[in-house]
Amino acid sequence: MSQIKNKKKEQPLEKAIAKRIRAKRLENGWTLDQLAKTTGLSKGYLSQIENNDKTPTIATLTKIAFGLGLNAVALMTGEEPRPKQEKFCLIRSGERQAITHPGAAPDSIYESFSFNKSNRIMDSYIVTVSKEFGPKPLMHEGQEVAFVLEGKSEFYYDGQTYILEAGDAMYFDSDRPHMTRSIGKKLAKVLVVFCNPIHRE
Amino acid sequence: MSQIKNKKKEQPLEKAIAKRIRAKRLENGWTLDQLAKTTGLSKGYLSQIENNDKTPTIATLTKIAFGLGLNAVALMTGEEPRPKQEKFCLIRSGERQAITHPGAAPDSIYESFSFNKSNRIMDSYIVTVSKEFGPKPLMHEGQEVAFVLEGKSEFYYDGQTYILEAGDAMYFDSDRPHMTRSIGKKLAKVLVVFCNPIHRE
DNA sequence: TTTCTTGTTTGCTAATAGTAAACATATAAT
DNA sequence: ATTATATGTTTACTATTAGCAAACAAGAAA
Repeated sequence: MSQIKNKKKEQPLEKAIAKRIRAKRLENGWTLDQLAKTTGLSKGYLSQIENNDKTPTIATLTKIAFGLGLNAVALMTGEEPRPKQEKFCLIRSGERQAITHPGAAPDSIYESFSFNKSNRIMDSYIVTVSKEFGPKPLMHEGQEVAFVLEGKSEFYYDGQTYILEAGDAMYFDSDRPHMTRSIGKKLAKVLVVFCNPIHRE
Repeated sequence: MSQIKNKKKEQPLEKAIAKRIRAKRLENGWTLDQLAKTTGLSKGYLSQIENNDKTPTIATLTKIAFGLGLNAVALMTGEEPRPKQEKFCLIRSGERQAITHPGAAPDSIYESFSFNKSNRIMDSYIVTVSKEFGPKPLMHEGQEVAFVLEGKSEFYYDGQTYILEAGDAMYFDSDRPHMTRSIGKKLAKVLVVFCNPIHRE
């Protein structure tokens, strides 16, 4: 043998890129030959890249991405552009849908706006807050804006409690324990807008 | 000359990466020698990379990133991790601040919640909607959730108009022309939550 | 059976990654 | 003033490998 066979690339980012290239090609239903044509690279070399035997230069990676209909950063980060979406969505006052919210207090009522817009990055609902805290605090990814529409409530956030009245607003990271309950005769209503930037739908 | 001098790299991503490496090094107040020590690469080579004379492999780029206290994707995308932020912010009903909103109708009132949370990805305010449309429609990046708190209003969005009442909610991309005005005796109030995922503060 | 399709592997040459050291310039020390 | 030090740039080089054409391998189709 005149040349020692190169080792597989071990580095995580290199491996991830290789994997993404193959995934995207297969998603397009393309053969290596077809990708070779769109990229101007050889079929054999593309096979080696996908199998992690070789790593392309950044310049070549850009060619591959372009040939796959992406930009290079998308291949590196695993994020890709999304198709064109509906621009506007209106939910009338009577069109809110009652939803169940796992982990919330059993008798609180969640009315979702259920915006019909799949590229949305925010969700929104109105909570009619029950008298008692739920079984345990909520905790999850994302950030929330909460606006008290009416009533008086107690809000628990990560070891602290706050008494809230209509017109008060909060902004918090949802990854700390939080829950709420109404105080007084009248149940409180809170408008919540939730955004999880990591979870791209 | 026994060897032709290599040309400067022309490819946009390569140039951007080179620029980011130097920017980050200078931001840290480091010399090339110091970066050479943290990366295990030669000073001369780092100079060539920063000056766009040479492009590192992905494996080497990962070393540089690590030496700069980043991950490789951050160097490629220009985004970097942000410091730990405040988790919770509460704005009382009376603490909203009147703000000016460029391009809006002159006598509409914007009350911002002014959440003191620099890693926030949403902004929120309450608009008291004027009787007349503004000089021209608004149009900008991002997405908005708008909830009508009270009153009756007309909303214009990209060639369409909608009559809105208390309890109605909208979700729309802000990059189409939009504006609103009150109808009837009483001025409408709208709670707006705005999110621009591209603009990372 | 032979031919075609698809992906993998081989052996190679040209290109260049990455180096040590020389060079260049500015600043500090003597 | 001269010399030493610090910092970044450039040069010439060697080892490595990017990327290729072509051969190989296996499965599917004719």
